[in-house]
Amino acid sequence: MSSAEVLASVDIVALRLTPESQRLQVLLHQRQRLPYKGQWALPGVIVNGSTADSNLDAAACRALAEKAKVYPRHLEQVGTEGNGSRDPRGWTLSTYYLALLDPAVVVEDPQIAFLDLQGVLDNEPPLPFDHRLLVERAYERLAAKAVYTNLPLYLAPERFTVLDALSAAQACLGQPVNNTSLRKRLERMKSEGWVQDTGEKNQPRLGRPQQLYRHTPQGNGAFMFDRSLLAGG
Amino acid sequence: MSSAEVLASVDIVALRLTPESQRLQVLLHQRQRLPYKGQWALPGVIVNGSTADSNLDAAACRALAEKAKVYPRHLEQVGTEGNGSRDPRGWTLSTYYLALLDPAVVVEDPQIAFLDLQGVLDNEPPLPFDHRLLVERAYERLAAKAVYTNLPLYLAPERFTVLDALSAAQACLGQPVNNTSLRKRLERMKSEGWVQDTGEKNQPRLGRPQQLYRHTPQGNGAFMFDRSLLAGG
DNA sequence: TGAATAGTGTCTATCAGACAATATATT
DNA sequence: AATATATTGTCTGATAGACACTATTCA
Repeated sequence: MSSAEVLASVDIVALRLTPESQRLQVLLHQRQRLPYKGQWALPGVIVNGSTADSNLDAAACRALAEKAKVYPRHLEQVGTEGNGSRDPRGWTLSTYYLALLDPAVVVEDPQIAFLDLQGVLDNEPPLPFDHRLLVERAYERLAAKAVYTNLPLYLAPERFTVLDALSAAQACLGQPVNNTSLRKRLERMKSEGWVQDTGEKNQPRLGRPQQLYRHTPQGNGAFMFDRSLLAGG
Repeated sequence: MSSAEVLASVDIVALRLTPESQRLQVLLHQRQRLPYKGQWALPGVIVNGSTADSNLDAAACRALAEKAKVYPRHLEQVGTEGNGSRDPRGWTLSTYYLALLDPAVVVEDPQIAFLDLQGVLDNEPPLPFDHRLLVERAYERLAAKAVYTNLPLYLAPERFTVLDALSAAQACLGQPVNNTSLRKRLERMKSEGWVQDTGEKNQPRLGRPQQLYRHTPQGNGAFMFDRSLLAGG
Protein backbone atom coordinates (compact mmCIF):
# COMPACT_ATOMS: atom_id res chain seq x y z
CA MET A 1 0.00 0.00 0.00
CA SER A 2 2.89 2.41 0.50
CA SER A 3 6.08 3.31 -1.31
CA ALA A 4 9.07 5.41 -0.34
CA GLU A 5 8.11 8.33 -2.53
CA VAL A 6 4.97 10.31 -3.13
CA LEU A 7 3.59 12.58 -5.81
CA ALA A 8 4.04 16.18 -4.69
CA SER A 9 2.48 19.23 -6.24
CA VAL A 10 2.13 22.93 -5.63
CA ASP A 11 -1.24 24.64 -6.00
CA ILE A 12 -1.90 28.36 -6.04
CA VAL A 13 -4.90 30.19 -4.66
CA ALA A 14 -4.49 33.46 -6.54
CA LEU A 15 -6.99 36.16 -5.63
CA ARG A 16 -7.87 39.50 -7.10
CA LEU A 17 -10.57 42.10 -6.55
CA THR A 18 -13.33 42.60 -9.08
CA PRO A 19 -13.14 45.88 -11.02
CA GLU A 20 -15.69 47.38 -8.64
CA SER A 21 -13.42 46.29 -5.76
CA GLN A 22 -16.36 44.75 -4.01
CA ARG A 23 -15.69 41.04 -4.24
CA LEU A 24 -12.80 38.61 -4.43
CA GLN A 25 -12.22 36.25 -7.33
CA VAL A 26 -10.07 33.13 -7.59
CA LEU A 27 -7.93 32.40 -10.58
CA LEU A 28 -8.84 28.98 -11.99
CA HIS A 29 -7.62 27.12 -15.00
CA GLN A 30 -9.29 24.48 -17.12
CA ARG A 31 -7.46 21.19 -16.73
CA GLN A 32 -5.87 19.86 -19.93
CA ARG A 33 -5.10 16.39 -18.55
CA LEU A 34 -6.65 13.57 -16.69
CA PRO A 35 -7.83 13.28 -14.03
CA TYR A 36 -10.71 15.76 -14.09
CA LYS A 37 -9.83 16.90 -17.61
CA GLY A 38 -11.84 19.94 -18.64
CA GLN A 39 -12.81 20.99 -15.11
CA TRP A 40 -11.91 24.30 -13.50
CA ALA A 41 -9.18 23.77 -10.92
CA LEU A 42 -6.44 25.63 -9.11
CA PRO A 43 -3.33 26.23 -11.20
CA GLY A 44 -0.59 23.93 -10.01
CA VAL A 45 2.41 21.91 -11.08
CA ILE A 46 4.10 18.70 -10.12
CA VAL A 47 7.08 19.57 -7.96
CA ASN A 48 10.40 18.80 -9.61
CA GLY A 49 8.65 16.59 -12.15
CA SER A 50 9.32 17.00 -15.86
CA THR A 51 10.65 20.46 -15.01
CA ALA A 52 13.33 20.88 -12.35
CA ASP A 53 12.58 23.30 -9.51
CA SER A 54 15.24 24.83 -7.31
CA ASN A 55 12.81 24.93 -4.40
CA LEU A 56 9.13 24.96 -3.48
CA ASP A 57 8.67 28.71 -3.78
CA ALA A 58 10.19 28.57 -7.25
CA ALA A 59 7.73 25.84 -8.16
CA ALA A 60 4.91 28.06 -6.94
CA CYS A 61 6.08 30.93 -9.12
CA ARG A 62 6.45 28.53 -12.02
CA ALA A 63 2.88 27.33 -11.58
CA LEU A 64 1.53 30.86 -11.84
CA ALA A 65 3.81 31.81 -14.71
CA GLU A 66 3.27 28.65 -16.76
CA LYS A 67 -0.44 28.27 -16.32
CA ALA A 68 -1.60 31.86 -16.20
CA LYS A 69 1.36 34.10 -17.09
CA VAL A 70 0.60 36.08 -13.99
CA TYR A 71 3.02 37.57 -11.45
CA PRO A 72 1.71 38.13 -7.94
CA ARG A 73 2.20 41.17 -5.72
CA HIS A 74 2.34 38.89 -2.69
CA LEU A 75 2.95 35.17 -2.38
CA GLU A 76 3.00 33.13 0.79
CA GLN A 77 2.89 29.48 1.63
CA VAL A 78 -0.23 28.52 3.54
CA GLY A 79 0.16 24.82 4.24
CA THR A 80 0.42 21.31 2.92
CA GLU A 81 -2.33 18.74 2.56
CA GLY A 82 -1.37 15.12 2.27
CA ASN A 83 -3.46 11.97 2.28
CA GLY A 84 -4.49 9.00 0.18
CA SER A 85 -7.93 10.21 -0.80
CA ARG A 86 -7.48 13.68 -2.23
CA ASP A 87 -6.22 12.42 -5.60
CA PRO A 88 -7.38 9.29 -7.44
CA ARG A 89 -3.78 8.61 -8.44
CA GLY A 90 -2.88 7.69 -4.86
CA TRP A 91 -1.19 9.20 -1.84
CA THR A 92 -0.29 12.77 -2.77
CA LEU A 93 0.93 15.95 -1.20
CA SER A 94 -0.05 19.46 -2.15
CA THR A 95 1.67 22.52 -0.79
CA TYR A 96 -0.62 25.44 -1.43
CA TYR A 97 0.10 29.15 -1.63
CA LEU A 98 -1.89 32.34 -1.28
CA ALA A 99 -1.17 34.81 -4.07
CA LEU A 100 -2.52 38.36 -4.20
CA LEU A 101 -2.84 39.96 -7.62
CA ASP A 102 -3.07 43.47 -8.95
CA PRO A 103 -6.69 44.14 -9.94
CA ALA A 104 -5.35 45.36 -13.28
CA VAL A 105 -4.04 41.94 -14.35
CA VAL A 106 -5.51 40.79 -17.63
CA VAL A 107 -5.63 37.22 -18.88
CA GLU A 108 -6.72 36.53 -22.42
CA ASP A 109 -6.13 32.78 -22.31
CA PRO A 110 -9.60 31.17 -22.49
CA GLN A 111 -8.37 28.36 -20.26
CA ILE A 112 -7.97 30.86 -17.43
CA ALA A 113 -10.85 32.47 -15.60
CA PHE A 114 -11.50 34.47 -12.46
CA LEU A 115 -14.50 33.05 -10.64
CA ASP A 116 -16.29 34.49 -7.65
CA LEU A 117 -14.57 33.36 -4.45
CA GLN A 118 -17.74 33.05 -2.41
CA GLY A 119 -19.27 30.98 -5.19
CA VAL A 120 -16.33 28.59 -5.20
CA LEU A 121 -16.52 28.28 -1.41
CA ASP A 122 -20.20 27.41 -1.87
CA ASN A 123 -19.25 24.74 -4.42
CA GLU A 124 -20.28 26.79 -7.42
CA PRO A 125 -18.65 25.42 -9.45
CA PRO A 126 -17.40 22.36 -7.59
CA LEU A 127 -13.63 21.99 -7.85
CA PRO A 128 -11.78 18.70 -8.28
CA PHE A 129 -9.49 17.14 -5.68
CA ASP A 130 -9.68 18.97 -2.36
CA HIS A 131 -9.23 22.30 -4.10
CA ARG A 132 -12.26 23.82 -2.43
CA LEU A 133 -10.66 23.11 0.93
CA LEU A 134 -7.38 24.67 -0.16
CA VAL A 135 -9.22 27.79 -1.30
CA GLU A 136 -11.00 27.95 2.04
CA ARG A 137 -7.78 27.64 4.02
CA ALA A 138 -6.01 30.27 1.93
CA TYR A 139 -8.92 32.67 2.35
CA GLU A 140 -8.98 32.03 6.09
CA ARG A 141 -5.30 32.96 6.19
CA LEU A 142 -6.01 36.16 4.30
CA ALA A 143 -8.95 37.06 6.52
CA ALA A 144 -6.94 36.39 9.68
CA LYS A 145 -4.03 38.52 8.54
CA ALA A 146 -6.27 41.31 7.27
CA VAL A 147 -7.25 41.96 10.88
CA TYR A 148 -3.83 43.14 11.95
CA THR A 149 -1.71 43.65 8.81
CA ASN A 150 -1.75 45.63 5.58
CA LEU A 151 -2.23 42.52 3.44
CA PRO A 152 -5.41 43.84 1.78
CA LEU A 153 -3.37 46.67 0.23
CA TYR A 154 -1.67 44.10 -2.01
CA LEU A 155 -5.07 43.67 -3.65
CA ALA A 156 -5.68 47.39 -4.17
CA PRO A 157 -4.84 49.20 -7.41
CA GLU A 158 -1.32 50.53 -7.93
CA ARG A 159 -2.53 53.99 -7.00
CA PHE A 160 -5.45 53.71 -4.64
CA THR A 161 -7.94 55.87 -2.81
CA VAL A 162 -9.06 55.49 0.79
CA LEU A 163 -12.19 53.88 -0.57
CA ASP A 164 -10.14 51.35 -2.52
CA ALA A 165 -8.27 50.41 0.64
CA LEU A 166 -11.53 50.17 2.54
CA SER A 167 -13.11 47.96 -0.11
CA ALA A 168 -10.06 45.70 -0.15
CA ALA A 169 -10.14 45.30 3.62
CA GLN A 170 -13.86 44.60 3.59
CA ALA A 171 -13.53 42.03 0.85
CA CYS A 172 -10.79 40.26 2.82
CA LEU A 173 -12.64 40.35 6.11
CA GLY A 174 -16.10 39.68 4.74
CA GLN A 175 -17.57 42.45 6.87
CA PRO A 176 -17.78 46.25 7.08
CA VAL A 177 -14.69 48.12 8.25
CA ASN A 178 -14.73 51.40 10.11
CA ASN A 179 -13.75 54.27 7.85
CA THR A 180 -11.98 56.29 10.56
CA SER A 181 -9.94 53.31 11.74
CA LEU A 182 -8.78 52.56 8.25
CA ARG A 183 -7.80 56.17 7.66
CA LYS A 184 -5.76 56.20 10.83
CA ARG A 185 -3.99 53.05 9.76
CA LEU A 186 -3.14 54.62 6.43
CA GLU A 187 -1.83 57.67 8.31
CA ARG A 188 0.44 55.51 10.40
CA MET A 189 1.70 53.58 7.42
CA LYS A 190 2.37 56.89 5.70
CA SER A 191 4.46 58.07 8.63
CA GLU A 192 6.47 54.86 8.45
CA GLY A 193 7.07 55.02 4.73
CA TRP A 194 4.73 52.18 3.77
CA VAL A 195 2.26 54.45 2.01
CA GLN A 196 3.01 57.54 -0.02
CA ASP A 197 0.79 60.40 -0.96
CA THR A 198 1.12 60.75 -4.74
CA GLY A 199 -0.30 64.26 -4.70
CA GLU A 200 -2.58 63.25 -7.55
CA LYS A 201 -6.33 63.20 -7.25
CA ASN A 202 -9.10 61.15 -8.71
CA GLN A 203 -12.34 62.90 -9.60
CA PRO A 204 -15.42 60.78 -8.89
CA ARG A 205 -18.60 61.47 -10.78
CA LEU A 206 -19.66 63.84 -8.09
CA GLY A 207 -18.15 65.39 -4.99
CA ARG A 208 -14.74 66.21 -3.62
CA PRO A 209 -11.74 64.65 -5.41
CA GLN A 210 -10.08 61.61 -3.82
CA GLN A 211 -6.44 61.62 -2.82
CA LEU A 212 -4.40 58.92 -4.52
CA TYR A 213 -1.92 56.93 -2.46
CA ARG A 214 0.73 54.43 -3.41
CA HIS A 215 1.64 51.31 -1.47
CA THR A 216 5.42 51.15 -0.89
CA PRO A 217 6.26 48.08 1.22
CA GLN A 218 9.44 48.43 3.30
CA GLY A 219 10.74 44.89 3.31
CA ASN A 220 9.29 41.49 2.69
CA GLY A 221 6.94 40.99 5.60
CA ALA A 222 3.65 42.74 6.07
CA PHE A 223 3.08 45.87 8.12
CA MET A 224 1.78 44.81 11.51
CA PHE A 225 -0.65 46.85 13.57
CA ASP A 226 -0.80 46.09 17.25
CA ARG A 227 -4.56 46.01 17.52
CA SER A 228 -7.33 44.15 15.79
CA LEU A 229 -9.58 45.99 13.36
CA LEU A 230 -12.50 43.99 14.74
CA ALA A 231 -12.04 44.61 18.45
CA GLY A 232 -15.53 46.01 18.86
CA GLY A 233 -17.16 43.02 17.18
CA MET B 1 17.76 15.29 -12.93
CA SER B 2 14.13 15.04 -11.90
CA SER B 3 11.58 12.28 -11.43
CA ALA B 4 7.86 12.32 -10.94
CA GLU B 5 8.01 11.57 -7.24
CA VAL B 6 9.98 12.93 -4.33
CA LEU B 7 10.96 11.79 -0.87
CA ALA B 8 8.65 13.44 1.65
CA SER B 9 9.10 13.52 5.38
CA VAL B 10 7.55 15.12 8.44
CA ASP B 11 9.75 16.69 11.10
CA ILE B 12 8.67 17.87 14.52
CA VAL B 13 9.97 20.82 16.47
CA ALA B 14 8.77 19.81 19.93
CA LEU B 15 9.38 22.37 22.68
CA ARG B 16 9.11 22.27 26.43
CA LEU B 17 10.05 24.58 29.27
CA THR B 18 12.94 23.74 31.56
CA PRO B 19 11.90 22.75 35.11
CA GLU B 20 12.65 26.30 36.26
CA SER B 21 10.35 27.52 33.45
CA GLN B 22 12.98 29.97 32.33
CA ARG B 23 14.13 28.58 29.02
CA LEU B 24 12.85 26.55 26.11
CA GLN B 25 14.29 23.22 25.04
CA VAL B 26 13.93 21.29 21.77
CA LEU B 27 13.37 17.58 21.68
CA LEU B 28 16.07 15.93 19.57
CA HIS B 29 16.79 12.35 18.76
CA GLN B 30 20.01 10.62 17.87
CA ARG B 31 19.82 9.33 14.30
CA GLN B 32 20.05 5.57 13.95
CA ARG B 33 20.49 5.57 10.19
CA LEU B 34 22.48 7.17 7.45
CA PRO B 35 22.81 9.89 6.52
CA TYR B 36 24.14 11.74 9.57
CA LYS B 37 23.97 8.59 11.69
CA GLY B 38 24.65 9.33 15.34
CA GLN B 39 23.91 13.04 15.13
CA TRP B 40 21.19 14.83 17.08
CA ALA B 41 18.34 15.74 14.75
CA LEU B 42 14.65 16.55 14.78
CA PRO B 43 12.41 13.52 15.19
CA GLY B 44 10.75 12.76 11.88
CA VAL B 45 9.45 10.03 9.64
CA ILE B 46 9.15 9.33 5.96
CA VAL B 47 5.58 10.07 4.93
CA ASN B 48 3.64 7.01 3.90
CA GLY B 49 6.87 5.03 3.53
CA SER B 50 7.26 1.64 5.19
CA THR B 51 4.36 2.64 7.42
CA ALA B 52 1.10 3.84 5.90
CA ASP B 53 -0.22 7.22 7.08
CA SER B 54 -3.81 8.30 6.69
CA ASN B 55 -2.71 11.92 6.38
CA LEU B 56 0.09 14.35 7.16
CA ASP B 57 -1.08 15.19 10.66
CA ALA B 58 -1.23 11.51 11.47
CA ALA B 59 2.33 11.13 10.23
CA ALA B 60 3.34 13.97 12.53
CA CYS B 61 1.76 12.27 15.52
CA ARG B 62 3.42 9.02 14.51
CA ALA B 63 6.82 10.70 14.38
CA LEU B 64 6.48 11.92 17.94
CA ALA B 65 5.02 8.66 19.21
CA GLU B 66 7.48 6.35 17.48
CA LYS B 67 10.65 8.30 18.12
CA ALA B 68 9.99 9.78 21.53
CA LYS B 69 6.78 8.24 22.90
CA VAL B 70 5.58 11.74 23.61
CA TYR B 71 2.12 13.23 23.12
CA PRO B 72 1.88 16.97 22.61
CA ARG B 73 -0.54 19.44 24.18
CA HIS B 74 -0.57 21.42 20.98
CA LEU B 75 0.45 20.52 17.44
CA GLU B 76 0.34 22.75 14.40
CA GLN B 77 1.79 22.62 10.95
CA VAL B 78 4.26 25.43 10.32
CA GLY B 79 5.37 24.95 6.74
CA THR B 80 7.09 22.85 4.14
CA GLU B 81 10.65 23.14 2.91
CA GLY B 82 11.53 21.57 -0.40
CA ASN B 83 14.70 21.75 -2.48
CA GLY B 84 17.52 19.67 -3.89
CA SER B 85 20.19 20.63 -1.40
CA ARG B 86 18.70 20.04 2.02
CA ASP B 87 19.22 16.26 1.92
CA PRO B 88 22.15 14.42 0.31
CA ARG B 89 19.72 11.81 -0.99
CA GLY B 90 18.29 14.27 -3.49
CA TRP B 91 15.27 16.50 -3.93
CA THR B 92 13.21 16.17 -0.76
CA LEU B 93 10.28 17.78 0.99
CA SER B 94 9.86 18.23 4.70
CA THR B 95 6.64 19.39 6.27
CA TYR B 96 7.47 20.57 9.76
CA TYR B 97 5.29 20.99 12.82
CA LEU B 98 5.46 22.93 16.05
CA ALA B 99 4.61 20.79 19.09
CA LEU B 100 4.20 22.15 22.62
CA LEU B 101 4.82 19.72 25.46
CA ASP B 102 3.86 19.51 29.10
CA PRO B 103 6.93 20.43 31.18
CA ALA B 104 6.29 17.24 33.16
CA VAL B 105 7.02 14.92 30.23
CA VAL B 106 9.77 12.46 30.97
CA VAL B 107 11.84 10.57 28.45
CA GLU B 108 14.14 7.82 29.61
CA ASP B 109 15.27 6.74 26.15
CA PRO B 110 18.97 7.74 25.89
CA GLN B 111 18.50 8.42 22.19
CA ILE B 112 16.18 11.31 23.10
CA ALA B 113 17.34 14.55 24.66
CA PHE B 114 16.04 18.02 25.32
CA LEU B 115 18.62 20.58 24.29
CA ASP B 116 18.58 24.30 24.91
CA LEU B 117 16.66 26.05 22.11
CA GLN B 118 18.83 29.13 22.01
CA GLY B 119 21.89 26.91 21.81
CA VAL B 120 20.47 25.02 18.85
CA LEU B 121 19.62 28.29 17.12
CA ASP B 122 23.24 29.31 17.68
CA ASN B 123 24.40 26.03 16.09
CA GLU B 124 25.28 24.39 19.40
CA PRO B 125 25.14 21.58 18.53
CA PRO B 126 24.87 21.91 14.75
CA LEU B 127 21.93 19.93 13.36
CA PRO B 128 21.96 17.93 10.13
CA PHE B 129 19.93 18.78 7.02
CA ASP B 130 18.25 22.18 7.33
CA HIS B 131 16.92 21.30 10.77
CA ARG B 132 18.30 24.44 12.36
CA LEU B 133 16.25 26.47 9.89
CA LEU B 134 13.13 24.46 10.68
CA VAL B 135 13.65 25.04 14.40
CA GLU B 136 14.06 28.74 13.75
CA ARG B 137 10.87 28.95 11.68
CA ALA B 138 8.87 27.01 14.26
CA TYR B 139 10.13 29.23 17.06
CA GLU B 140 9.31 32.33 15.03
CA ARG B 141 5.77 31.02 14.66
CA LEU B 142 5.51 30.48 18.40
CA ALA B 143 6.92 33.92 19.22
CA ALA B 144 4.58 35.60 16.75
CA LYS B 145 1.52 33.85 18.14
CA ALA B 146 2.56 34.42 21.75
CA VAL B 147 1.99 38.13 21.16
CA TYR B 148 -1.75 37.82 20.68
CA THR B 149 -2.79 34.31 21.73
CA ASN B 150 -2.65 32.02 24.74
CA LEU B 151 -0.21 29.62 23.05
CA PRO B 152 2.40 29.91 25.86
CA LEU B 153 -0.09 28.36 28.28
CA TYR B 154 0.27 25.05 26.43
CA LEU B 155 3.84 25.03 27.76
CA ALA B 156 2.88 25.76 31.37
CA PRO B 157 2.35 23.01 33.97
CA GLU B 158 -1.05 21.35 34.23
CA ARG B 159 -1.85 23.51 37.24
CA PHE B 160 0.00 26.77 36.95
CA THR B 161 0.58 29.99 38.84
CA VAL B 162 0.59 33.48 37.44
CA LEU B 163 4.37 33.32 37.57
CA ASP B 164 4.36 30.12 35.51
CA ALA B 165 2.23 31.78 32.86
CA LEU B 166 4.51 34.81 32.92
CA SER B 167 7.63 32.69 32.54
CA ALA B 168 6.08 30.76 29.67
CA ALA B 169 5.17 33.95 27.86
CA GLN B 170 8.63 35.40 28.40
CA ALA B 171 10.32 32.25 27.18
CA CYS B 172 8.20 32.32 24.02
CA LEU B 173 8.70 36.01 23.36
CA GLY B 174 12.32 36.18 24.39
CA GLN B 175 11.71 39.35 26.37
CA PRO B 176 10.13 40.54 29.64
CA VAL B 177 6.36 40.63 29.85
CA ASN B 178 4.37 43.05 31.97
CA ASN B 179 2.94 41.37 35.03
CA THR B 180 -0.26 43.42 35.14
CA SER B 181 -0.99 42.83 31.47
CA LEU B 182 -0.59 39.11 31.86
CA ARG B 183 -2.85 39.02 34.91
CA LYS B 184 -5.53 40.89 33.02
CA ARG B 185 -5.30 38.42 30.17
CA LEU B 186 -5.71 35.54 32.58
CA GLU B 187 -8.73 37.32 34.07
CA ARG B 188 -10.30 37.62 30.66
CA MET B 189 -9.62 34.02 29.81
CA LYS B 190 -11.14 33.01 33.14
CA SER B 191 -14.32 34.92 32.35
CA GLU B 192 -14.53 33.10 29.03
CA GLY B 193 -13.95 29.66 30.47
CA TRP B 194 -10.44 29.17 29.12
CA VAL B 195 -8.83 29.29 32.53
CA GLN B 196 -10.22 27.94 35.77
CA ASP B 197 -9.33 28.81 39.31
CA THR B 198 -8.62 25.49 41.02
CA GLY B 199 -8.99 27.00 44.48
CA GLU B 200 -5.75 25.30 45.45
CA LYS B 201 -2.67 27.22 46.46
CA ASN B 202 1.04 26.72 46.12
CA GLN B 203 3.24 27.82 49.00
CA PRO B 204 6.55 29.30 47.85
CA ARG B 205 9.51 29.29 50.20
CA LEU B 206 8.46 32.64 51.52
CA GLY B 207 5.55 35.00 51.11
CA ARG B 208 1.89 34.87 50.20
CA PRO B 209 0.64 31.61 48.64
CA GLN B 210 0.13 31.49 44.86
CA GLN B 211 -3.24 30.69 43.34
CA LEU B 212 -3.22 27.67 41.07
CA TYR B 213 -5.05 27.86 37.76
CA ARG B 214 -5.88 25.27 35.15
CA HIS B 215 -5.85 25.79 31.40
CA THR B 216 -9.14 24.59 29.88
CA PRO B 217 -9.16 25.30 26.12
CA GLN B 218 -12.61 25.76 24.61
CA GLY B 219 -12.15 24.37 21.16
CA ASN B 220 -9.24 23.65 18.89
CA GLY B 221 -7.90 27.05 18.05
CA ALA B 222 -6.05 29.36 20.39
CA PHE B 223 -7.60 32.13 22.45
CA MET B 224 -7.07 35.39 20.57
CA PHE B 225 -6.56 38.71 22.28
CA ASP B 226 -7.24 41.77 20.20
CA ARG B 227 -4.11 43.66 21.21
CA SER B 228 -0.42 42.97 21.13
CA LEU B 229 1.42 42.29 24.37
CA LEU B 230 4.33 44.26 22.98
CA ALA B 231 2.55 47.40 21.88
CA GLY B 232 4.84 49.61 23.92
CA GLY B 233 7.99 48.23 22.33
C1' DT C 1 -27.78 76.74 -3.99
C1' DG C 2 -28.09 71.87 -3.04
C1' DA C 3 -26.60 67.18 -3.46
C1' DA C 4 -22.88 64.08 -3.18
C1' DT C 5 -18.70 62.58 -1.74
C1' DA C 6 -14.06 63.22 0.73
C1' DG C 7 -11.61 64.35 4.58
C1' DT C 8 -10.91 66.27 9.63
C1' DG C 9 -11.73 66.82 14.48
C1' DT C 10 -13.66 65.33 18.84
C1' DC C 11 -15.20 62.29 22.11
C1' DT C 12 -15.64 57.54 24.29
C1' DA C 13 -14.27 52.80 25.44
C1' DT C 14 -10.89 49.45 25.97
C1' DC C 15 -6.75 47.61 27.22
C1' DA C 16 -1.48 47.62 27.74
C1' DG C 17 1.60 49.17 31.04
C1' DA C 18 3.63 51.65 35.15
C1' DC C 19 3.37 51.86 39.80
C1' DA C 20 1.43 52.32 44.44
C1' DA C 21 -1.04 49.93 47.98
C1' DT C 22 -2.54 45.92 50.31
C1' DA C 23 -2.58 40.85 51.66
C1' DT C 24 -0.47 36.63 53.38
C1' DA C 25 2.93 33.85 54.24
C1' DT C 26 7.90 32.61 56.75
C1' DT C 27 11.61 33.63 59.99
C1' DA D 1 8.48 43.00 63.49
C1' DA D 2 10.98 42.37 59.21
C1' DT D 3 11.08 40.42 54.83
C1' DA D 4 9.46 38.30 50.73
C1' DT D 5 6.15 37.35 47.57
C1' DA D 6 1.31 37.61 45.59
C1' DT D 7 -2.56 40.22 44.51
C1' DT D 8 -5.44 44.38 43.94
C1' DG D 9 -6.29 49.04 42.68
C1' DT D 10 -5.27 53.48 40.35
C1' DC D 11 -3.62 56.22 36.82
C1' DT D 12 -1.74 57.14 32.01
C1' DG D 13 -1.35 56.49 27.07
C1' DA D 14 -2.46 54.69 22.64
C1' DT D 15 -5.82 53.56 19.39
C1' DA D 16 -10.22 51.49 17.62
C1' DG D 17 -14.63 53.24 16.73
C1' DA D 18 -18.77 56.44 16.60
C1' DC D 19 -20.17 60.56 14.91
C1' DA D 20 -20.36 65.46 14.03
C1' DC D 21 -18.37 68.82 11.21
C1' DT D 22 -15.90 70.92 7.29
C1' DA D 23 -14.20 70.87 2.36
C1' DT D 24 -14.60 70.43 -2.58
C1' DT D 25 -16.66 69.28 -6.54
C1' DC D 26 -20.79 69.08 -10.10
C1' DA D 27 -25.46 70.01 -11.69
